[in-house]
Amino acid sequence: MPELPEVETIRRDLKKKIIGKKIIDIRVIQKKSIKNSHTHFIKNLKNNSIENISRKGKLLSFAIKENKSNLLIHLRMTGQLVYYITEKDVKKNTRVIFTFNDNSQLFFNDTRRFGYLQIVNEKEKDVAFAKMGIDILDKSFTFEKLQRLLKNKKRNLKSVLLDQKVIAGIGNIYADEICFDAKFRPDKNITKLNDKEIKKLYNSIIKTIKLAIKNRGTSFNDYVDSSGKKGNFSKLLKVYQKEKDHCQNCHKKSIKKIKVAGRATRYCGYCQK
DNA sequence: CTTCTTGTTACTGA
DNA sequence: ATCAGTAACAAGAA
Repeated sequence: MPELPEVETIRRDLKKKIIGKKIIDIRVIQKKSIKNSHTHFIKNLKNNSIENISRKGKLLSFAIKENKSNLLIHLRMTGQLVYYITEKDVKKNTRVIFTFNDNSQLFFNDTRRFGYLQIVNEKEKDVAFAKMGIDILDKSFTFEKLQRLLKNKKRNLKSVLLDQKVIAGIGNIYADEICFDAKFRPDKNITKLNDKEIKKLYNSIIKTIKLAIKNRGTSFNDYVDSSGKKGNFSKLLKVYQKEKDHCQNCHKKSIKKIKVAGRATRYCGYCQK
């Protein structure tokens, strides 16, 4: 599932590949994947070029140079953005294809069709970004900021980590990995966290997300980068999908699987308090 | 066949 | 106002 590290990997790679290129053709294979009318979508993109790619949380925004509009892309669960130097055939899960002036192509693939593409103006893009809480890679995401965000909240840790309106970018995989690294139970009530523990949580969030980016994300089912390659963080997972394994930290207990915040959740009952 | 998987939103009830 | 829980969406794997 694409979370912050996966979306950031795609953003960084795609910037090197498509910035400045002119979109000469757009093929919408699955209408449902586009949030605009077909005409509006094509009109804003055809014969225009991509000036920049930005991201907040799991949402990508491609800035269109000529008309200052933005193409928002959310991959949700199974979305992929795969770039090819030469023209390729449509695959079963291909929903949209962009062709550039050098005949290279960008495929938006999405098996389960939850992801979307949407043309918005600058103001609408700002609103979409503002709706989300702070991005983990934002300079102003400091320990003090996290302290303020957790203040007066009476919720369990995992539901806060997953809440995009509080912190943007964490999904089910990294929520469990962060809790394991910080040695907190995912269902721990955050009102019980003191300053020292919030600092520990902060360090685990930064450490886990940065290490995952360095390893180009996690591929469990569908995620691939813009070259179609899998991420290497899958090998470094300690709890996600490890419920049959022994804990890599204590080597005493096996990883438990429970449900927290409506999601499958894995943790070590011995290490995490 | 059923159950499980997950990002996000909508809704209900406490 | 807050928070927990559930359904919905969709398609495939087990």
